[in-house]
Amino acid sequence: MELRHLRGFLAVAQEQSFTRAAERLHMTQPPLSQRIRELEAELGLRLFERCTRSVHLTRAGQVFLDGVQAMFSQLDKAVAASRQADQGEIGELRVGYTGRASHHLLPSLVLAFHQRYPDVLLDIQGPHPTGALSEQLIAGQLDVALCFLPLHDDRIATRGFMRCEFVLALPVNHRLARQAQVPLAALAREPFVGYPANQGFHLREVMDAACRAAGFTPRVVREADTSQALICHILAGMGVSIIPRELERIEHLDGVVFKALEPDTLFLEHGLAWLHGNPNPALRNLLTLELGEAGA
Amino acid sequence: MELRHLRGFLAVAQEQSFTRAAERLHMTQPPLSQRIRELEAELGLRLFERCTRSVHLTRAGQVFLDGVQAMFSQLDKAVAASRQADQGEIGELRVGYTGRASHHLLPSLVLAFHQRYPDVLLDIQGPHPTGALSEQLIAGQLDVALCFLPLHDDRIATRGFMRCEFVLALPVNHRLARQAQVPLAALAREPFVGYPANQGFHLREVMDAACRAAGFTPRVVREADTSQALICHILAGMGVSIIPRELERIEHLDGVVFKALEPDTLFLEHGLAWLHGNPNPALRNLLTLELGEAGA
DNA sequence: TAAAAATACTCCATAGGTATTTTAT
DNA sequence: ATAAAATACCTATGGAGTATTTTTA
Repeated sequence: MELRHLRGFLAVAQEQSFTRAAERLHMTQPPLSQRIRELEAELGLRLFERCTRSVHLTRAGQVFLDGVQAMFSQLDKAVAASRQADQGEIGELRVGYTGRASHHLLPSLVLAFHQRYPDVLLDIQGPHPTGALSEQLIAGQLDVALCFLPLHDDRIATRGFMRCEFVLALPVNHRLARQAQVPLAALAREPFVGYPANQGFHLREVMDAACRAAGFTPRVVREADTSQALICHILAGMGVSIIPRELERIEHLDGVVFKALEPDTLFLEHGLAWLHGNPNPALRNLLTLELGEAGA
Repeated sequence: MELRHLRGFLAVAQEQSFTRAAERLHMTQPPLSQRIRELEAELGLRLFERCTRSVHLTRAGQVFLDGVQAMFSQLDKAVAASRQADQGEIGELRVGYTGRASHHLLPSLVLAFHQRYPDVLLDIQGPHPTGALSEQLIAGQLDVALCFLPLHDDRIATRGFMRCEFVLALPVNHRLARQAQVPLAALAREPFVGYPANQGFHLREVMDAACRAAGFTPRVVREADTSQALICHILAGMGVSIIPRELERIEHLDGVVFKALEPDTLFLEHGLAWLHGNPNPALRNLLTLELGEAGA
């Protein structure tokens, strides 16, 4: 059985005539008659009562007609759904993010994407350290991550979105708090607080790298995995730290002062990362959408 | 698009391999690859991600797979349902009957048919006069009638089921009630009660014809369209009548006596009637079933 | 390099067309 | 007598096969 048989059956059933049905199908009558005969032979029953002058469905034909119409509508639905899936209009997008992203990038991205693609399920997971996100990308557990860049893995594509500059954060009563700028080397013997080491926190790696460049290894007396906790530790006088400048705006606390570093070239990009060749059409849509925003 | 494309798609999706899918379809790999390419071209999207070493579905392909499987199951259902309809295992059987049939034939027929064909809806209409039933048969409003025979219409086929003999019914205090047999001619001046005239009641026609044969036209003083009512009229002394002998058993009343007629050859067949060429498979099944019973 | 899909080509089965007959109104 | 479906026959498209190349793990 082929769809051609079923299309022929539909046409004859609806036109109540082989000749008219053949016209509708842009063919001649004899091969259409043959199609129906083949179909009847395969089913082992008569679908039409032929009276030379008129053609009408048998009981079995009526029942078959209902079923065949349902089948074609099911086929149409399958085609339409696969088109939508291909266009990324339906489906799922798994988004991971770092704590930094949750303040600006994540909300605006989610809002814009969901407005344009309301039928794509957004599976948003986080906050996680950048390192964890990049592992999830590579493992295929995430479609896109909002994290620090670069990621140093050529399987991962990225797009920077905002520049994240770093400053020194001191308790307000710290001996260095009066200076306008603090040379990093001056902190060699200071106790530090910082994000956890060896857990994929780019923010920690930046601090360690900056200190190494200044000729010392920071003595980290306390670790914390959120900015809020870290600021509290500084407030409590447990140590100093190197943190994103934007925390100044977000946390705006009187007990902590922010000092530009010397040199002040310390920064990271924050943006989107995804696996090269990830075929999820929803990801492509996200990137296009986001590009449109960036262009505006 | 043809089913061959969809069958090929299913096979490749399930086997995750063109070569194995081709084996399963008893064909070679190149034409199967072509089928899939044609399908993808028609849909305007990729269904499979080919990695030479492995084949797997795209998002659109996964969605399409679900839809296509649903489509095939719908097609299977359509085929199965049309087979059932063809076999008369599903559908409808419209049955009409006369008052006489409701005592024996109708209940046993309905019971036997419904046990064997529980999914055929029995639309039972009646009681109606035999004439009305035969008109409904010819108009295609009924599939089968349980009525008096013969019907004198060569579009109608019949099968006798029971012989219905007629007797004279008199009030117990009637002047002729003492005689063993009553010659019909002796009733020429009697008041009669009977079924309605000109409404298709064979029972009435039998009475009129018998009287005509005896040389008179019965003076019918009261008409009734049920046996019960007729018996009551006789009981009340309104007149005599010619009625089916079996009423003696069914009504068994003391106030009415039943007398054999002279000659006692007055009878009708009662049985099934249906339209020649009625294609309802359920009707064929009823006739086969009933034949089986008669043969037993 | 080996296994699997894609490509190139060939062929024949069959879908569809043309001409005609049959049938029922 | 006529209109519509069935039948008979023919043609050519295209579906499937064989041989080969390409690709990537």
